[in-house]
Amino acid sequence: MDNIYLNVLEKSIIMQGISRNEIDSMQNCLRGIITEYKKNNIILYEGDYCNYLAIILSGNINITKTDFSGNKNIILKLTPSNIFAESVCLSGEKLPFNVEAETDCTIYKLEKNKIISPCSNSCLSHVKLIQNIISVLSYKNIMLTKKMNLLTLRSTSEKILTFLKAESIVQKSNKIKISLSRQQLADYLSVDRSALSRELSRLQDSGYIKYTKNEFKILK
Amino acid sequence: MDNIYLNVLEKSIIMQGISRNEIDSMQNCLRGIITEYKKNNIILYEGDYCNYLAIILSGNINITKTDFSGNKNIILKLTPSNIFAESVCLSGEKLPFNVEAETDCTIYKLEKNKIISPCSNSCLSHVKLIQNIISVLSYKNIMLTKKMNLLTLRSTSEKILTFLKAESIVQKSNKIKISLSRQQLADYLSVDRSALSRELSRLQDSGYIKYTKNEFKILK
DNA sequence: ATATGTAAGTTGCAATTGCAACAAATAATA
DNA sequence: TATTATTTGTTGCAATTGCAACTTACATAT
Repeated sequence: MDNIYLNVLEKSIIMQGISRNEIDSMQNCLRGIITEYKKNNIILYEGDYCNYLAIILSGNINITKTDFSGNKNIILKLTPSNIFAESVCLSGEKLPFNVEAETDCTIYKLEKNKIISPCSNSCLSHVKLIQNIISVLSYKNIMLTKKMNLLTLRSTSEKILTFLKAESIVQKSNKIKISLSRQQLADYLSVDRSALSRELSRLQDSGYIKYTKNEFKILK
Repeated sequence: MDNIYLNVLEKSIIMQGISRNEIDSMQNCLRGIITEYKKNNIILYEGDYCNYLAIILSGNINITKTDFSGNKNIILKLTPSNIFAESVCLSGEKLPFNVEAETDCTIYKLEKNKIISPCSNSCLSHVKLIQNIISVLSYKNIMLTKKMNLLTLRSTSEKILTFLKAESIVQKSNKIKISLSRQQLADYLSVDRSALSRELSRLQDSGYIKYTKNEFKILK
């Protein structure tokens, strides 16, 4: 396989701990297919099935979603060595979004069956690949679950307090430093930034929390 | 292994396609451990790490979460042959919830390393187990992603329209039948039931949708 | 048919929220 | 340092929402 492509694959999260040489020789069992797409082409449509996991070799790709009023929203921007369609491919479910080529791009497609079936020569790198995929899927699961815990709450103040409490458990302290900006936190909690600011002030006034910049303290 | 336990394991989602005999003999490579817990004991605490995937052999278990004001909420009720802690175990992340024994119970613990490392005798059922786990994780991922798409929206009407649009894509029609009751739909969209009813009426009045009972039609 | 129970729709009201526009604080740059 | 850009906080306002209480519709049992 092309050296430049190997460089990209090497950086992929599902190739962690697998050497360039191994990636190259794994091609014998994986038989990945390299496909090119032209700028603005739609690679996968919402509702499609997809039997491959994709790794971007070159170019940029957007995960998009068209809402009920027809506006196209970019949910995620992907760059070389990022993967996509992994959950869709491995679960056999339909795509819940579109995948579009923002620029001309090249992707490396790994077929589901080739991934999850052990190769005849039972190569260790293939085992490692599967372990990496399990890591990626389970990690995503935890992140989604954590976010879900917040998003199902009905008020901004509940979201804030729950977020801070969860952070305090992780950081094992009542004093919490967060790495998100206000806008990022608002996006994460899925509320308006100014409404977030307002609720933070209120919670401080009512004595629930105290904060300066990105350092928070839970009081009650 | 105990026959009754094998009956339960056989029904587990991660044992699909693996026979009772195979499950029994897989014990040679999996070396699962059977542990008992007394009613009301806490099996795992939020913030803990956990290096095993668990299958319930007997008894009932609750996934709970204590909110900032100290109220314990039951997020999920689990019964024999259900699994838990799979994402936490396989990702190495901390638990985002508690696990409690609602009744006296018995659980079967499978260590992460034993699961993801191929056994020396490279048994086929072990491969199938890993495939099942990948299915479970990726399926959960898709479900969580779909729900997230809805929960990040800011208004109930947006949630409704987006939900219906997604369903119409899945059901390939503008006429949609849904299997959820109003209360279940409200819970799924994470809004108040009466507020949901109100918005449904409004959307119908404004000519966006039309519905009778659980049959919906998208108009614009 | 009548009674009982459950699910769904309606509505008033207070509280919360998003939005917009602006002010203040902070960071980045010339 | 002065200037500019970015981030954060504040506030008025209209719209949305949750909540509670009640009505209506539908189903099941007596």
